[in-house]
Amino acid sequence: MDTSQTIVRKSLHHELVDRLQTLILNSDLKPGTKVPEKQLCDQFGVSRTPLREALKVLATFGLVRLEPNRGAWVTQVTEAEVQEVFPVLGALEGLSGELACTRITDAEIEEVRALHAQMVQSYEDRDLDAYFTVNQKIHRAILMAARNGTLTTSCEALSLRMQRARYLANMSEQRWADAVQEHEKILHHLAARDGPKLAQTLLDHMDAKRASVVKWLRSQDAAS
Amino acid sequence: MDTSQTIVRKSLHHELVDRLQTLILNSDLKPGTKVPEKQLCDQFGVSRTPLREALKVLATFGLVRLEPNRGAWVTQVTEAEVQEVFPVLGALEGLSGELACTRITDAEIEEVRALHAQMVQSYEDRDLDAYFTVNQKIHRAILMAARNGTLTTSCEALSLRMQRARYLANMSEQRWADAVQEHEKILHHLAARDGPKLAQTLLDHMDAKRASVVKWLRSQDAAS
DNA sequence: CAACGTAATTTTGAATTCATAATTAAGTCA
DNA sequence: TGACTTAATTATGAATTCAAAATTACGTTG
Repeated sequence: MDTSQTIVRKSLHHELVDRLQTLILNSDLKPGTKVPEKQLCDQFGVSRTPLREALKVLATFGLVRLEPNRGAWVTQVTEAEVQEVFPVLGALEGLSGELACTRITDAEIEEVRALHAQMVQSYEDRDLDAYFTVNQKIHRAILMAARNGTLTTSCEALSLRMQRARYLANMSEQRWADAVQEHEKILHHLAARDGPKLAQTLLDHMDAKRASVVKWLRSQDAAS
Repeated sequence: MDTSQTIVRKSLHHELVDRLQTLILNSDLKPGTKVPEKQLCDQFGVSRTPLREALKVLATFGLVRLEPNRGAWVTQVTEAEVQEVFPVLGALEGLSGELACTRITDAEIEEVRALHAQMVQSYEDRDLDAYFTVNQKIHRAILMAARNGTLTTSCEALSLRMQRARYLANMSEQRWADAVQEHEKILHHLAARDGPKLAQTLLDHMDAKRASVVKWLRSQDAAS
């Protein structure tokens, strides 16, 4: 069946899940604070019922924590969590690379190549925002090429948790240069359709990212 | 902080998530059928509000599908889903094996060894129910030894989706024998704390399971 | 004035109610 | 009879209401 024409009807609660997600990722709702249920209801012009449904869903994503009779609280990104999530994300991205190598089309490889060029340009321009946007697109493109919806969902759920807070925007000059180098290798192995090598590179890439984020988190803790 | 003393207060919606999960895993709610909202409310003695909250959560687990204005439907285990989920589960279990090798205590290895012996006994007794129960315990023990809560959550969410329907109870004599052999290897590598080999064995184990389940699903389709 | 206990207020969880959409049933006409 | 309308019924989604829990404010006493 062709689903391109089907009308996507979004339920209110689903819409709210998206909106709240955005608020949390943008730190409009600050980590460690209480989710202001009443205020959000007013803001979105909805009643508590659908909002609370959305909060229950967000709790399964780990973006909020529900305390019985005490409301919902925005979760914090802790070092422990980072140490946990990145290895899992590494394993999943590794798999995505492996699968992508067997399934990606030539046209898709060219798309990734184009994105990669954009990313390098953003790096040279020192445009961090653009860099992160394109960077995400590349990882996503590889994920799409893996043709595994479950893998996509799992990866994105975990990525979401790591996208909270703005620490991603904090990378040392050295780390940034290394990351670009790693991406060169990623593109190379993908173009060569070398699954095992791509998987290993993605895994290393994730571990380096983990180390970088942990370092930043610790410097933050020390500063506060 | 020691959390062993903290009182766990379970919210109604969380309790309902558990109950509904059980109903679906036991096929008390049949795949492809509509979730009888009203009936379940009567059965559990709750109103629609918390039940509907639970359904939204179950939808994120993929156990039900929400159709706007048409209610919740129990999802079916399709071959496509099995082909997707097992590779992801393989990658995650592989990681769990690798991590477990670095973190498991001698005492825990002995526990797994004991479980393994029980499992072999169940195999020899041809007690499928006991076999599956112990089998799950072994995988879970390795997962616990990995000391990664995120990994545990991710694995269990995916396992859940594969535990629907009773196809697990359908294994050829040959597959059963092979599975036991694979478990011998798993125990061996774990005891030797050989991470890479354990990871690979778990991955192969998952892939064999995938093939077995797919085969069974196809025979079911053919029969119907 | 600090610690405790009690009352008032607010917030939360869940039942109920209500508007709307979907489904079923009944009726109409070729 | 069978396809199409239209009306009646039912189910769904979301707002509202209500009881219970938690928090805050206040007063009391050592």
